[in-house]
Amino acid sequence: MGHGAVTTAQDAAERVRLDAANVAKVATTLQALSTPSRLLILARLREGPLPATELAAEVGMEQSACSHQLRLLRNLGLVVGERRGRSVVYALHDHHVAELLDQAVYHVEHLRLGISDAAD
Amino acid sequence: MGHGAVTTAQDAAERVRLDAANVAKVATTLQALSTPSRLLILARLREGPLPATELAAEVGMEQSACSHQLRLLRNLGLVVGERRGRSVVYALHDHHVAELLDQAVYHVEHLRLGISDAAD
DNA sequence: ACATCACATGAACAATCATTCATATGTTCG
DNA sequence: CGAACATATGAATGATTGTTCATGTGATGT
Repeated sequence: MGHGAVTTAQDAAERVRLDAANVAKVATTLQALSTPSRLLILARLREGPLPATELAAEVGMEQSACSHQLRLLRNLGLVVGERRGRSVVYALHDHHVAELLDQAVYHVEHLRLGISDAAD
Repeated sequence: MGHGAVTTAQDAAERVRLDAANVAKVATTLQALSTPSRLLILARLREGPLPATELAAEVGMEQSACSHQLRLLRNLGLVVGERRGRSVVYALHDHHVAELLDQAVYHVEHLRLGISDAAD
């Protein structure tokens, strides 16, 4: 597909449709990127694999809270955890997760959004 | 920046950092893409502007529910609404929103995710 | 076996959210 | 003005979510 090594989402824009079957999957996955705690976890893992406890420390979360979120991310297939002695080393599942992160951050940062929010 | 007309997020990967100040903004914005209803709204608007009522009909939502979500998206700067007679025609704010959508959908579709979820 | 470290899990709770219902605001036409 | 249409808004509600606390499970070293 595409034209070379790196496939951008631009190529896909004309092919990937957001029909009713896909919406749920996309929504569920994007929800994993919609909270500061999980976003920090993923951002840290993007720089390289890390044992769970060190990860929790670096993102400033309690061990338990971090573990709960890691389970969520694992269930969604965004991260993987491999046992290494006593530790479980976590890492992003593949390059799609890394790129999804990059591109989300990039585009959000470039929106001239005023963010007034209000929840409801 | 970049190297030509289209700037990809790959270019930005090395520059845009996800520090503590950015996380909240990114999380809040991505949350707007994390629900089927809003995802459908944005996906429909991506194909072109549309009056609120027609929009609600096409995505299968009640008028009120759709209006509530449109307010949320408006507050976040993702969509804009312009009065045209009795109607208010909604549209995506700019191309960044469109690309954010495309790329999110593209990457999520290409994750070999099993989605078992479990919420908590 | 025991103590310790590393991580996972379950229950519980406060907070947030998406939707519905009813009603208000704004606009066009007769 | 008054009726009909188009959209927005507020209150209420059921559902979901992120975190904490307490405890469980697994691995290592002595």
